[in-house]
Amino acid sequence: MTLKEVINQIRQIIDKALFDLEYDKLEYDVSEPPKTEFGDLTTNIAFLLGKRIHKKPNEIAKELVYNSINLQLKNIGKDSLILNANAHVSGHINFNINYVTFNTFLLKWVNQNDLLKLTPGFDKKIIIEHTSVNPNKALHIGHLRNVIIGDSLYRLFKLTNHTTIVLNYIDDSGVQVADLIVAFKFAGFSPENIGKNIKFDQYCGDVYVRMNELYKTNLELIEKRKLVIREIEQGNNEIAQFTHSIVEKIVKQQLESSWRIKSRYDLLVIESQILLSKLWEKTFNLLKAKNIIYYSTQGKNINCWVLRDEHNEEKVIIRSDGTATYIAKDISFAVWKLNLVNDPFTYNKFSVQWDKSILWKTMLKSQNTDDSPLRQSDFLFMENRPDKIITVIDSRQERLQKIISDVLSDIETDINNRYIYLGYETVALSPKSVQDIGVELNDINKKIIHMSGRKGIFINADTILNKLHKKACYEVKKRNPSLDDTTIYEIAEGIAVSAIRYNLLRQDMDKMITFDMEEALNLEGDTSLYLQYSFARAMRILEKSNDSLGEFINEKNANIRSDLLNHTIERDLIKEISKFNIIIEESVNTLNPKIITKYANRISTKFNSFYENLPVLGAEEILKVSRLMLVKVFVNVLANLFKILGIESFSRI
RNA sequence: GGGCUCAUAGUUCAGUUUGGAUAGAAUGGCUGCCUGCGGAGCAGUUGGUCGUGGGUUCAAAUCCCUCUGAGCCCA
Repeated sequence: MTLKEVINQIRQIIDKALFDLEYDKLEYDVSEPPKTEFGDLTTNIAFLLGKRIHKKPNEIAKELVYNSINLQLKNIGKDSLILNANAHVSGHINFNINYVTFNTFLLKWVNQNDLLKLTPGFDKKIIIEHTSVNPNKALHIGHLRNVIIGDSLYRLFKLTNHTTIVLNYIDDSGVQVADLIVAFKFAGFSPENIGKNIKFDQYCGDVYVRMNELYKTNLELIEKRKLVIREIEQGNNEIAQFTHSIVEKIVKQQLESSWRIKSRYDLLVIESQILLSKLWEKTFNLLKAKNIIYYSTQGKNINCWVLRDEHNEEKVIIRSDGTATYIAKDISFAVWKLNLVNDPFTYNKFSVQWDKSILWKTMLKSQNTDDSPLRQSDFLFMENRPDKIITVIDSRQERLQKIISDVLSDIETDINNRYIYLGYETVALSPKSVQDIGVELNDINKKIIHMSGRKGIFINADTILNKLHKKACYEVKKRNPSLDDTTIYEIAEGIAVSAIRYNLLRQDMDKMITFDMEEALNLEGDTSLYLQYSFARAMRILEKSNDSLGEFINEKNANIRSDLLNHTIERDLIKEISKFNIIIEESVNTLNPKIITKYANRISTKFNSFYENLPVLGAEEILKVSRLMLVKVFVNVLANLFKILGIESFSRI
């Protein structure tokens, strides 16, 4: 009885009208008109038919309405979801909703806290990979965009009854980690005694910047880097073990930042173990058997294994010295995710996360011969083939991802539908924000400055969160002087985390974000706080309405009259609320959580208008109870949206 | 040189997938509204040749082509 069902009914009526008047079937649109005066829903059928049979649209509209649609509506009677239809002179056919019937969906939703249970039929296995930050530095604001997109998709799929597994790829054998290890082992930097006021991952990020300065003057260190990379790839030596301990320490701190913004994972995939696991050899054989790669016997890539990209250019997979390139590593990883080869890993517990779930990490089978109770049986990564694998990475990786999915589709045909690269544009900094972090600008006229871990141009995730937190603390205390410090602290943290999540999620993924600190600290207008504030207002009404409300509001209560909610403002709010399942489905189908932020803002705006203009507690008894029901449904819907967006709800804020 | 993305109000952005009615928000500026269910709010006002030029169409911010500007990837 939601808007979706109204649309379905309109489609049935139009289909029947086409049949009655002996027109062929065709695809048409049923959507909301731009102005409320045109009605609740509209269709473009007359234009499309007009084009096909060369007749004026408004004549066709009239014909459809007068010769079929009106007759059908009359037959359906007063229980119809549609009140009337009319042919506009423009050619649009507009429909009005019968709100007396329509509003009764509120009675069903009022006691349904988990509305997402009403979106069944999605029972698929989804793997989502996100974060995957080099473990040599702290998370910065650009990484957060990745984490938040990935985590919101996880929440969306999880809450709509999918089986989900979230991966975080730890590149512990790349150049960036090697740089850090060179710094500690050969350039005199110490991993100990770093001082109390700095997190270890942030400290390492600084060391990395200084290390890159040193390379410019000390060429010997570059040789050391080659040595370190070799040692890490071979494993089982002092440098590899040292690297392992440093990486683990940094990953734990990166995870703390992720957890702070209420993100979580199921499995850490460790790159060095992919290398040691022989997974690449299996993949290599698979590629050879399918003739996807070949051995180059001439030209600049002589003695290399190569493949051809979409421009028929050679890409080196195995160098002439026998080492694998990063493309090889990525293909192996993809092949493993797709379950195309036997799983070489077992899984150990890494830690328990804020939501009490276990975070696992890959282990080589040979490393895990003991009878530890943490063995693989608890984590069944490979039990079923995934229906979708979503990799969240920034758009600079697009070309590489294209090559990988081309290779994959050469292995199996339908893979492009299952292996999805979800690209997003990067986060850059405004010149002012760069000046604030104390970096000299070479070009004053640049409007944006790209972040660079190497050059030290970045704003750490925790820095922005701490600033937001501090501001929120002050404001909450000002408004709620009676609250104790612990509660204020928690609310402020909830405001800060939600603000950053909402801020990074609301913009289109293929648009670059220019991060500005001042703008990010703004908590007015289209922000998460607006939603949280609306939620708190609604909660206060429910609290004040008295305790018997729970039994007061139920479907059989004759004192509730949803048809009394007939003010324009109420209808507007109700109609918006009723789009809930349409929005969720669209978001799932398009892998686009942004839609949910827009929707949350729209229903909150409509609720606030309702709140300011129509009294609830001050209304006469029957109307009061009916409006209370509407408030309760609004709270239910918004709470569900919060769960997907990772926004915290408070009844006081 | 080859490829990809973006360009809408002073500013930050929706709307482009699937063409449809007077192009929407937020923010800034200006003006109202707290003895009332929380003013982090509500109501109003100001502000746009939808980057340029062409094409398709009854109809283009939306589809196609050209050019310009910003950014990215590859060589």
